[in-house]
Parts: sequence; C-alpha cells; structure tokens
Amino acid sequence: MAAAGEQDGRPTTTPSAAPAASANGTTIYSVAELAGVSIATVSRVLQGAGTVSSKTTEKVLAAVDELNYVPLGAARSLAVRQHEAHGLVLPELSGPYYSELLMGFESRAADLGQSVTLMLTDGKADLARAVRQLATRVDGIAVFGSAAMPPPVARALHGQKPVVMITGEPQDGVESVGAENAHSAEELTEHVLAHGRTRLVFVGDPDIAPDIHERHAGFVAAHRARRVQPAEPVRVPFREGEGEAVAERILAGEIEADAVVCANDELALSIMSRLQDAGREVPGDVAVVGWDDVMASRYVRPGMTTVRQPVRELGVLAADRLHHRVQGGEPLAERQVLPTQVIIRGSCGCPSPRSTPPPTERRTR
Amino acid sequence: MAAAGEQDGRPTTTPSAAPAASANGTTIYSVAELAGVSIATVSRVLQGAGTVSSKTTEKVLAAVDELNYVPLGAARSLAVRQHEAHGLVLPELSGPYYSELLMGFESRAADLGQSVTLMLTDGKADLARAVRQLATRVDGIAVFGSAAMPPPVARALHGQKPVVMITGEPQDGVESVGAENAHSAEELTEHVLAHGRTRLVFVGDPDIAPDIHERHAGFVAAHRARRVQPAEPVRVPFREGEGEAVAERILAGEIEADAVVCANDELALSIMSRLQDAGREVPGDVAVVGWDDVMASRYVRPGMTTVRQPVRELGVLAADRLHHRVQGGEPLAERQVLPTQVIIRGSCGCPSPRSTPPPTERRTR
DNA sequence: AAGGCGGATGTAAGCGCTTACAGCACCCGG
DNA sequence: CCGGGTGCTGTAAGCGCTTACATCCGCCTT
Repeated sequence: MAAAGEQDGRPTTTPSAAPAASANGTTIYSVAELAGVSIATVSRVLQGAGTVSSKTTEKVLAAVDELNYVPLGAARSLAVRQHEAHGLVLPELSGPYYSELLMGFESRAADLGQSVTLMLTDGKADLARAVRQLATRVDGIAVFGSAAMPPPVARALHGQKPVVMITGEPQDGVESVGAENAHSAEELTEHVLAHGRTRLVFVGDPDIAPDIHERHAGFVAAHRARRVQPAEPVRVPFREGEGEAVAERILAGEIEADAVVCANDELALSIMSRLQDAGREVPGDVAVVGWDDVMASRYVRPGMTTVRQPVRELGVLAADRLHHRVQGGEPLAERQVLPTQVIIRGSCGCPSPRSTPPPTERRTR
Repeated sequence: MAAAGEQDGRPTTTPSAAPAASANGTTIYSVAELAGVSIATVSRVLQGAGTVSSKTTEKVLAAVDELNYVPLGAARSLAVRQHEAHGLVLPELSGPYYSELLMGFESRAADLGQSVTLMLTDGKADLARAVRQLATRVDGIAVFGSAAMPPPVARALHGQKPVVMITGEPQDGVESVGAENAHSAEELTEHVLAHGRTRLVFVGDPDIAPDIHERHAGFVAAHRARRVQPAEPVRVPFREGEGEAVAERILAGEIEADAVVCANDELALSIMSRLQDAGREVPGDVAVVGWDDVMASRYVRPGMTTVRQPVRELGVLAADRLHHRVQGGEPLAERQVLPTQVIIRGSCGCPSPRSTPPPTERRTR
C-alpha cells in the first residue's frame, strides 16, 4: 500500500510534470517514486533524521543506488539556510607556507562537515567582486591578512558573514589568528649577534604585513637589548629574484653586512646561493638566516637557520574559529597566537648538524 | 510611482510575512522594497540582464549598498540549475606540484566565473562519501589520477557529473589530461648514460601511478636503445624519509649504482643530501637526477638535474576541459598531453651552470 | 471495548532567486 | 487621433530540498 499507487510521482500542488532534474535528471522525486514513498521519507532516510522503518529505508537506498542519485546541494542549502562551506582567501600558493595552511584548513573543515571554497587573490583583476561572489556561496570566510583583504572588500563583508583573519590585525568583530613573531625574531637575532656578528641587516619589508612588522620589531629589540643600533631594513618584496638583487648589492659593498636576517626562507636561500656562487663563504664571510623552514632549507649546505611556524595548525585553528562563528559563536576579541620555534642549522655560524628531520612525516594526515 | 506604494514588500502569493533572510536578514525582497521596485527588477540589475532604466538601476544599487546585500548563492544556483563551481580533488598539497596545479586551476576557473571547491583525499576516512558530498555542490569534478579516485567513487560519479582526470588513464566518458613522461624520461636517462654511467637505478614505484609508470618506461627505453639491461626499479613510496633509506642502502653497497634516477625531486634531494653527508661525491661517485624541478633543486649544490613539467598549465587545461564538459561539450577521447623539459644542472655530471632562473617569476599571475 | 499513544509516513509550505510572460506607458508614423 | 512598436517593470511559476504538522494505524492500557 503506502503510496505505491502514486500516479504522478510529484505529489505536490505543482501542476507541472516531474521536474527536469539535475545533471542526469534524477531528483528526490524520481527516487521517491521508484521507492514508492514520499519525498519526505527519502529526505529522512538520506539525512538520517526522523524515524523510518528499516524496510522503507532499504527500498529508498535501493532506489538511490539504482538511479545513482546525487542530491542537489544548492537545494539543500537553500532549505537549511546554510551553505555548509567555508571560504578561504589566500594570496597565492607558491612555497610551502600557504599550502600547509590550506591543508590544515581543509582537513579541519572536512572534519566539521564543511567543504572549502578557495580563492586566490594574486592576479585577480576585480578582487572586491571576487570576494563578494565568494561570500555568496559560503557561510564564513577566512582571509589571509596581508593585502588579501582590501578595505572595500572588508567593508562589503562587514557584518554580513563571519570573517576570521589569519595573520592580520584583529579588528572590530573580525577575530584574528596568527603565529608568534616578535619573540622568536628577537631570539633568532640575538643568536646571530651572539655569534659575534655586528652588522646585521634585515631583508624584507616590515610594512608589507603585520607579521613581517613584528619580525622586524624582534630584530630591533634584540639590538636594543645589547644597546646596539640596528641598521635600516632592506625593503624588498617577497620575490625570488629580489634575493639575487640584494646579494649583488652585498657583493658590490653597497650593503655592508656580516649577517643577513631575512623575512622568509626564499629570500635567504637565494641570497645565500648567489653569495656562494660569487665565492663568498656562508657563514664564514656572512651569515644568513631565514624564516619558515621550507624544505629547501634542510637540503642546502650549510643548512639554513630559520624559524618554524605551526602553519598547518594555524589553518586548523582558522577553520575552527570560523566554524565557531558560523554556529553563532561570539568572536574572540584577542588575537590567538601560536608559538614558533627557532631552528638552528649551519648558516648562522653554528657547526652544521648532520640533518634535521622534517617537521612531520610528509603525507601524514 | 511604479511600485512605490508597495504595502507588503513581498508581492508573491505567499501569505507569510517577509522571509527570515540570509545571515543578516537582507534578501532580494528587502532590497526591492527599499528601492521601491519588484524583486525581478532587482535581479535584473544585479545580473545585468534585461533592460532597466538607469534611474531604477541607481535606486536598486543604492538599496543594495545601504542594506549591504549579499545574494544567497544557493538560491541562485537552484534557480539557474548550475552551481557555478568546479570541484578539484587532490591527494594533498605538500611540495610545489599540487600547489602549482591548483593555482592554474583556480586561475582559469575564476576566469570562467567558476568558484573552486577543493577536496584533499589524504587522511580522509570515508573518501567515497567525501567525493559524493563534493559532487553535490559542483557542476563537474577534476580529479588527480593517482589513487585519488577509487573505483567506488568513480562508479558513484559515473554519468552523474563531468569528470576530468589529471594524469590518469582516460576511461570511457572521462577524459584525461597529463604531461609527457616517457620521452623526457628517456632523454634524461640517455643523458646520464651518455655521461658514461653504467649502473643506473630507478627509484620510485612504477605501479603507483600511470605517470611514474611512463617515466620508468622511458628509463627502460633508453637502456634498450643502447642494448643494455636496465636494473630492477627500487620501489619506494613518495615520502621524504624513503630517500634516506635508499641512500643508506647505496652506502651499504646493497644497491650498486653510479647513478640514480628518481621519480621525483624530493626523493632525489634527500638521497643526494644523505650521500653527501656520508662523504660521497655527487656527481663524482654517483649521479642523481630527479623530476619536477622543485625550488630546492635550484639551490642545492650541485644543482639538481631534473625535468620540468608545465604543472600550472595542466591545472589550466583541466579547468578548461572541465568547463567545456559542464557546458555540455563532448569529452575528448584521447588524452591531452603537455610537453615537459629536461633541465640540466650539475647533479648528472655536467659542469654546474651558475644558476638556473625559476620557471616563471614567482607571484606572477 | 474505547481511548490514547506513539511510530511511520505523507502533505504542503516555504527557502531566495531567476525568468517567461504579461502589462503598461509612451512615442511614432500614418 | 489611433494602432503598434518599444522599453521598462511587475507577476508568478518554478528550481529541488527540508521539515513542521497532520494523518493513519496498530497496539497497549484501563
């Protein structure tokens, strides 16, 4: 009995025939019809909600299988008023930094049952439009601080969707997560200073992003503690080629330094490489240290002394916080800060250890 | 006049009051009401479709702005029967390979007006479920071949949504894109052979993925061409630690080789590093070559001889093809193959060039 | 035996948007 | 002065799903 004798297949008020359906034409109606039940029951089976007899459940599942039914996410989203998706906005993906972040984010988001919609800002002509468009399809957005969130965009989102900034300054209503910078930068700088180096230069632009700013602040603080005057930072953007250029300036004597403290490993690596090619000894003539602990830093000779950030955890944290917000939770006023770790290898002047294990075995979960 | 005197704000048949609305409560109805027009007009303005007087357009835009209106993507998707999103399934993201791919994919997808929903398979407990879930919210899916698409999943998707495989064997109805492997592997191997090396070993598992298989085939072909018997491949998974292990076996004399041809750079890099630490000369005692041209390969000494794949272009191509399919286009029967390039540096035995420029300036679009 | 209860299922009202179609005002030529 | 464009706007019917509520039925309680 039940609704076995359904003569329409679409027992709603709608006068029209069965809906045109998704890609292949199967909708919840087709499934219901085939299983001889109502669409409500199909939905209940699929959502695991409500009570459905095991016999009915079987019938429905069989029908789903036979028709190869894939529900239309948009319809569900509309009905439940949730996208069940988190947005992530990153500048780009070269280098391990953003990838790690993304992996952590995706992993946690998946655990929370959220899909992740990614947007890269580099090369986007109309950023504001892109973010707006993204906002249209997600419940909340995590944004990587530096430059990924121009004011107009921030304004557009204001109060619309939960936003969490990664590595950005916390603002009213948008919370922020990040890694520690100032202390480890100070520690690293002090370490170099302790090697007896006296003319350190900081390479990277402190104004490019708050975290670089903090790194530079640590650099300055270490100098202050020893009552020595820090040199002016060499302001260059994060681009591999820039390292070469800086190295040339050092070789030419234009920049006088016996140690260079770089804002990231890419810069440090390219500087060290160029210096070595030109016959300079590292760390003999000049020490070089970086930031991020990218893979290459373990393989170059001497090993690159650098700072490891818990980038993946940052991604996890961001996903967590975002989800919290999406669930209606209140934003945290203070910034969440994860600890970093100074990794000593040979490029700072220390005797090179044989090798440093990777942070975590690759390809682990 | 127009509908200025609208008394309800929701001129549909629905008896209820104004809808509860999205996150912040603004829907197309609120906008219409504020602007004093119908929701159809608001939609037209926002979609740029149909004809709307400039006066009305202004009013609507003003209302949108004032209310900070963000349309609900799900509702639009439901109405237009398109998700306007591409799914991308990758194993993970460590190393530059997948990141590049993803960047290419995202960039092209964005150009095509599609958002990208990313899913990483590594560490996912219920892959089939995850993919099914993904299928629910996108118009088509691009899958990275190796292992990312277990048969049950493939079956689930079969005929449901367009699928394009990246680096996988083309199958019925699912097209495939990839980079050239066999020829460049042969060329690379022949190059090493031409250096006078006689005992080459291939490190990596040819059965792990079709592309590795092809690489190995090229390795074998080069031997054949010289009528020499290739050694059995050293089958190891792609994990950084594995390189160390292989290096130990070489050091122990367990593997006898004067050249090792690795399935990727990570492996090559870690082998070379361990060998050098143990006092072996590279390329003097043993040559090492890799595949992928990761960043580290440019910075190590000697530079790593390797093969550069147009990974980003692969991502672009995948997005393109997927979009083509989503638009109703027919799948291409033959595999699309992009050319690769052998990069000679010092680790194969050649005199080290000073430095090799990165493939493209970083951070470019 | 009647009433009530609860499990299983169906009914139908939306979710917020797009769009075919209808309607209306205005302008032009005849 | 009227018919028919033409240009703009409104009406309303869905898109496929979830879910509150109604319904039905069998069985237990009294």
